[in-house]
Amino acid sequence: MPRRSVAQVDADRGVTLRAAVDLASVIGLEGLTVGRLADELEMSKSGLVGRFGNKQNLQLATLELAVEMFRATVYEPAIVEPAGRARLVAICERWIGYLGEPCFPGGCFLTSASVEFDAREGPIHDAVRVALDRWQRVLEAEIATAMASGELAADGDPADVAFTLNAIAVGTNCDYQLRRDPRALQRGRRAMASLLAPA
Amino acid sequence: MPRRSVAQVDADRGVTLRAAVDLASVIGLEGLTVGRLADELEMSKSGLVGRFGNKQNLQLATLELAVEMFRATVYEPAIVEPAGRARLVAICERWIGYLGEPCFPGGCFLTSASVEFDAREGPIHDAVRVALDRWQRVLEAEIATAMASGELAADGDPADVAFTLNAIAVGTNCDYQLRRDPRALQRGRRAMASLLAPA
DNA sequence: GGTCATACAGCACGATCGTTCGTTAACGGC
DNA sequence: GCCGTTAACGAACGATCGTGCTGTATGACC
Repeated sequence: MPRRSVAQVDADRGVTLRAAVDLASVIGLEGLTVGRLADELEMSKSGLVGRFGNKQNLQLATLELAVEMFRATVYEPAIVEPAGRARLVAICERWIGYLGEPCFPGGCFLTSASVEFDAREGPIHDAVRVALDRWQRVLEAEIATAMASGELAADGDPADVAFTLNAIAVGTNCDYQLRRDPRALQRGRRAMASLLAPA
Repeated sequence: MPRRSVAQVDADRGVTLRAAVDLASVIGLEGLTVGRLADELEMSKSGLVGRFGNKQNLQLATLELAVEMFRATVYEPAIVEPAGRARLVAICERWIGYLGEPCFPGGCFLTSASVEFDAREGPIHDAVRVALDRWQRVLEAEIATAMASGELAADGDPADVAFTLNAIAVGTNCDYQLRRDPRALQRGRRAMASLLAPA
């Protein structure tokens, strides 16, 4: 029996969280303040907080949306490719594209949140870790598949390759965000490609 | 005509900035507050700010110290090695060691500051960029020397190798800080080693 | 059409933010 | 020993922080 339909409330929540993601990607998930976001949305602080209970829940929901946006942008379109190297290459293409034109104004949200909360403890740190662990496992599984079918020149532990792949992405994000030089994207793409060179 | 000798004032400043670096490495350079740092140092807010003029100058001085600590830990001890691959290997050894046991409780300060300020503009962003540009040039120069004397299996643009080297370091930092798993350090070390494989 | 549930605004709370002020105390130069 | 300089303090400023509480208005349900 809400004042608005369930669909409308969900839509409002979505708009709210999109604004929260955009804001937090620039000033950080901790720098995100209730007052500023409420201003941005032209609503009152209490009305905004009422949607989530408290600030931490807002932060967690913001993080959740950012994770979903990453998944939908990078991973989702790549699963049409067959598992293994082809899918890996598609993921990396998407990944670099995402880094060059992120869904957020402030660069990869996950990277920012990871660095921001790596030295603190609490629910947000845990949520970041869970999300990144999941992503790491996805990469590992694809790499393992590609290795098993002999598609990769590289051998050894799939976790090693996943680690390096992720490092290249994080490094590319940092470099590109700081210098806004598209050569960072080219270098990231090349580094990923040489890591995934066919057998 | 200060109340204390110049040496004493410098020492105080050093103690202050060490505490600032430690604090900021955990809660971020922007999350660093005058009140909290003053509490940590058991002095008044006004006394603390008086040493630097305002908060931004304190942040800049904190960043400067962190950069100097990185330089002294990673680069300085490596220059006893001859320029080229030997020095590069020494730098990377030091670099991974620094990432595993940073001078700061919150992981690599430069990486944190870079991510924190990459989407904002202002003096701090600029200072971070200057510091990282300088480091990138140091790496490039060493790589170019090593390539010129045929010490590296890799060929191509030294800037590409410097980029990847830095990406591995940043990625290692993120992974290790988030998961506290020493395997991240091993993987980082191996990835750097394969990048710098001898000819 | 009356009743209920609820999303939101408005306001106030205590805390903390960065900054500024006047005062105090300690030091070097005369 | 006096004077000028200066670092540090305590207090206060307005602003903003996150969080409660209350009133109100609106849509859903009977």
